[in-house]
Amino acid sequence: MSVTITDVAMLAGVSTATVSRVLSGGASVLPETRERVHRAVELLNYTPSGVARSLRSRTTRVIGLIVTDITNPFYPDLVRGLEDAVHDQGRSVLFCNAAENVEREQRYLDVLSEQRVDAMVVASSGLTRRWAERLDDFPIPVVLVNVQSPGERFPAVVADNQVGGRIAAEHLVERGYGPIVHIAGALEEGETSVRQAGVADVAGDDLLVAAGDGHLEGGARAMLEIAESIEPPFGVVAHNDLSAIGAMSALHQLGWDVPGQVGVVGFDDIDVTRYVTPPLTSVVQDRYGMGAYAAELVHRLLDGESASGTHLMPVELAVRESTRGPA
Amino acid sequence: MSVTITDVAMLAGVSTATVSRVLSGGASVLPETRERVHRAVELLNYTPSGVARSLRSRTTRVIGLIVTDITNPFYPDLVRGLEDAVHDQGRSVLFCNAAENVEREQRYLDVLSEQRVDAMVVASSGLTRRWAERLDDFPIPVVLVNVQSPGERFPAVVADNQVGGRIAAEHLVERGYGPIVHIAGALEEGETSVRQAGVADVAGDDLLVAAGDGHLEGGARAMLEIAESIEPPFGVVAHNDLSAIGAMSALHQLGWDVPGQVGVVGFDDIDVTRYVTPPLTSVVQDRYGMGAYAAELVHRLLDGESASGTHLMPVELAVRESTRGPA
DNA sequence: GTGAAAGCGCTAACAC
DNA sequence: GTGTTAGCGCTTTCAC
Repeated sequence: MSVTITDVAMLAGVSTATVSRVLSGGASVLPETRERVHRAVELLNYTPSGVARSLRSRTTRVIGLIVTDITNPFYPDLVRGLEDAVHDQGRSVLFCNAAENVEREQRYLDVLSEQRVDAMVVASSGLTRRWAERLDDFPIPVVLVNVQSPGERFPAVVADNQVGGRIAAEHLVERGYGPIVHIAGALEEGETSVRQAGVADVAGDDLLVAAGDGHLEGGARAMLEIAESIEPPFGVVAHNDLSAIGAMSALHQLGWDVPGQVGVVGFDDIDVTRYVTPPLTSVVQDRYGMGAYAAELVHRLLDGESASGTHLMPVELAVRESTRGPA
Repeated sequence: MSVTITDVAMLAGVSTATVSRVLSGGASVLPETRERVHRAVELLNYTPSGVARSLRSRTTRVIGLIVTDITNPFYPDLVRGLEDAVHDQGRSVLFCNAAENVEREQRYLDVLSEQRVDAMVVASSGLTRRWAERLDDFPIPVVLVNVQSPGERFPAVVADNQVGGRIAAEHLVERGYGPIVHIAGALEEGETSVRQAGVADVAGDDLLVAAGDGHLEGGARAMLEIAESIEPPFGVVAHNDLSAIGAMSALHQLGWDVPGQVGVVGFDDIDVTRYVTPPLTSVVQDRYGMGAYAAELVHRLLDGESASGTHLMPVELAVRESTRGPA
């Protein structure tokens, strides 16, 4: 791309300043001149250099995005929502998989600083915790998604997990599943307690809790453990879908029928909820919307508006076979 | 970030050229000077501007990536593999979801041109087809992933679909499922015929083919259609997992037992294969490896080496319940 | 309405 | 081994 604004200016018989004016749209240029410039651009197949533009204008129109792991089924939708919105703003996304690797996190923060991105979106609780001070020092807006900021230092977009826990538990009670069991996620994940708090809002002191790990195995283990102190019918709210599916396999192993004796609700509504037997009722988060909203916050901050605090996104229940009601 | 190389140079009592030399590593600088510069960098918390560097050095160390849709379960692993490898090269990824929207494709190509990315990776057959001439005119390397280039104009990384079709069919024959049925994908997807060719290598003239659409519904429809001209036992190779799952539900509806009377093999090995009943045997592609290999090709091309032609990635079979053998 | 000129922050010759 | 200098390709005053 060695054709520059100077080439266009010469061909059009104007100055580079005029070419710049035409291409930036706003300024007042004679229609005739404008036309000549456009023709020259066309003829030379000129593409302005974003690099030079960025150097001069001190803004890149690029947003940095750091995600824990795009392979985690939670993120593709979120990334899509963010990306769609960011591009609608005429900006682009510089993408980084943090991989929960401290060294790489540091490198990525360096990269985004060097590239002079206009703002950063972080969807990695580990990074947010480990690098809070450094993020504080960033001279650009930082927005968190699916992460609570320690001390609410940064604007954050998260699902309303407490309401999620609540509607899950309420649904089980309504359907006639007696006491409620909660299978928690891994302890270090911040949201565990919030979801659990929502469940507790409904179940009160009757709540039985066992610690899973957010995966199939932990869910199964927690279910087997808790099975020693309870008899059907009862309802299970798991911290996420994988835990719920693990719990269902444990229940199957115990000979307790789902949904005949036990009702199970998961969280996140990942694809497989539709394919397991029985299909799993789950709390749905609007992942695409969360990404899009994060982009919206970035836009506001870049416009000089404020957007602090934690923004809760609504959740809803996708009701399926696993909570059809006791036989 | 208003601290520049000049500030560092002044504080260290050297010229900007020396600072540049120290930071670039290579050139010969007195250890003592080097130390002074490093201290100044530290003290001022200096981060060099990638923008200025790119303008001067005419290279951004950024790779553009265009993906059809990150929401398609095929892509996250591929993106992860690409991203890991690209970052290991000290480069970054500028990310675009093409969304099979012509207007957006054009905008993305403009964006990547303006941002002066060093190379482009395209994982979108639509874009590759629609913009082949424009891609041809790009003054930078273009690498295709999971897409065949029309006329092999661009280096491409694709799974060895023919071998995939072959091992799927062979497996069914070995397990004792008689004649083979193939449920094809949507016609415009280039790989359909290649996978089918592999199946045909084994089944020969006995092959029955019905057209699906790559989704659940099409798979089910195709299966019902073909059921009129065949009786169990037989084997089914579907164009992808969703088609296979659709076919299984049709078979269930027909009262034909899987795997007791019919064996079914899918393609892609998406997550849900493990959760459907019965778990689905599927042809596995190394998606992560495909992304990583694409990055490797980019690296080679940027090094001035050649890397033309279509690079076939090995496939293998993940054997599960759906092909346990006829009862 | 348009042009001249300065300069964004860096690197790469070229001197010494 | 280090400094000086000239741009990279734009945008943006400031004139006219």
